[in-house]
Amino acid sequence: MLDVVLQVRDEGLAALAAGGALPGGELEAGETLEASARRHVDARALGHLEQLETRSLGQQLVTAYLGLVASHVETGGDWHPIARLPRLAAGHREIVLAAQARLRAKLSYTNVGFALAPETFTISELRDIYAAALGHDVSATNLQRVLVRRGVLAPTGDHRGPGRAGGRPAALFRFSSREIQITDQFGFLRPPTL
Amino acid sequence: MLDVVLQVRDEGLAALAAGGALPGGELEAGETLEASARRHVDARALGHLEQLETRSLGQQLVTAYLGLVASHVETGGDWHPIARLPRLAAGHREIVLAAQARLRAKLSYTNVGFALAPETFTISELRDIYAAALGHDVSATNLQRVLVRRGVLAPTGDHRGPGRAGGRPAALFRFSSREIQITDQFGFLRPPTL
DNA sequence: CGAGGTTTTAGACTGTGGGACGAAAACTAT
DNA sequence: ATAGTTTTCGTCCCACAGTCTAAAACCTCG
Repeated sequence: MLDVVLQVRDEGLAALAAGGALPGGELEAGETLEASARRHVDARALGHLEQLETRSLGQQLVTAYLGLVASHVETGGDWHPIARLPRLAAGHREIVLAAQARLRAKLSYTNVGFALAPETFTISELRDIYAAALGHDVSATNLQRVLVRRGVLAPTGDHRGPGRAGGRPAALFRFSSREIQITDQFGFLRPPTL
Repeated sequence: MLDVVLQVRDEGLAALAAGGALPGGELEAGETLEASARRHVDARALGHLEQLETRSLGQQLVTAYLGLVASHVETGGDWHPIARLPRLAAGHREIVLAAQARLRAKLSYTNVGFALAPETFTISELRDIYAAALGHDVSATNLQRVLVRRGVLAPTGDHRGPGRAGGRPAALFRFSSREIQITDQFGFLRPPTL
């Protein structure tokens, strides 16, 4: 049982790892896989948890889980930007990269973003989170239009005063659901409209 | 270790199951997961194999694999259309449905189709395979246009004479690659073009 | 050999989703 | 007031996929 816990931090998307290994431990008797995954991390901080893959590392079978922590949550522990991971135990690096790939893919066809963002946020803040997780620039305009049209994002009605640099006050948004949902119709091969 | 083996047959998409249980068995010492998955089925017939998920069934952990068999391959065994599965052991039905969902999703953004189709085929034949796997009608025109533009399908140059009903001879196609590849750019949040 | 039926193929039209761009709005600081 | 910043709104445009229709190529039957 291993956990890959990801959070968007100042230095970009980062993973939790202490002593050159991902958090984890043995599965206890009668324990479900997901319960075990939660037991080995600070479960309160997790905004989302899902199974990644199972592989044989050395002599034992290891099931890896992907956990996401919202960017505003204060967390202790050793965070390492994914771009420059330290030396990790055998196989752990591949698992982290698989977790990153899974997150990047799901950001575009699900509402997983809710697990990376605070309860309410401005579009610019959300854009920064997406940009850090995806590793490339994201247009705030398009991000808002797409997510609102899909019903993933809803305005709260409130606004937040500008920072010290000035600028127009930004509208606050929230994710309409904090359960994971598929929001994209997968491009092609849709059922005929009838 | 359990295998969900799917094939498009006359009655539609069907799964292999004998005696109310999916094929499978214990993992042997020193054996990789994938090797074990192959050992429990007719590995020669498989056009594709990938890990599905791991869950605890009763007291033991079970890792399920999804295997695909091309529609023209002659196979023995107990095939059951997914639409009306018989009674299965606890949890097995959910695994079959997860396998079906995985296949349906991947058909639209990868080239997995190669694992369901023969070496060469007409667009109509491919459309029937996709329709059976997806569970709804598929437009042959769109299927051809999309897959050819993506480079997934390539014409062989040959044609196949019409059946007994007459009709224009159909051009033969093949999948340009028989390794699984992601062929869709996932709708939105693409990197900026620069 | 021609007429009608069948299947495949090709083309045009349309609608939608999303990328790019620019202008307007709302604020701060000088 | 003026300049600078950030957010927001609107427009243009392109690529992709769904729909429809017509043409092409073959069969069978009279």
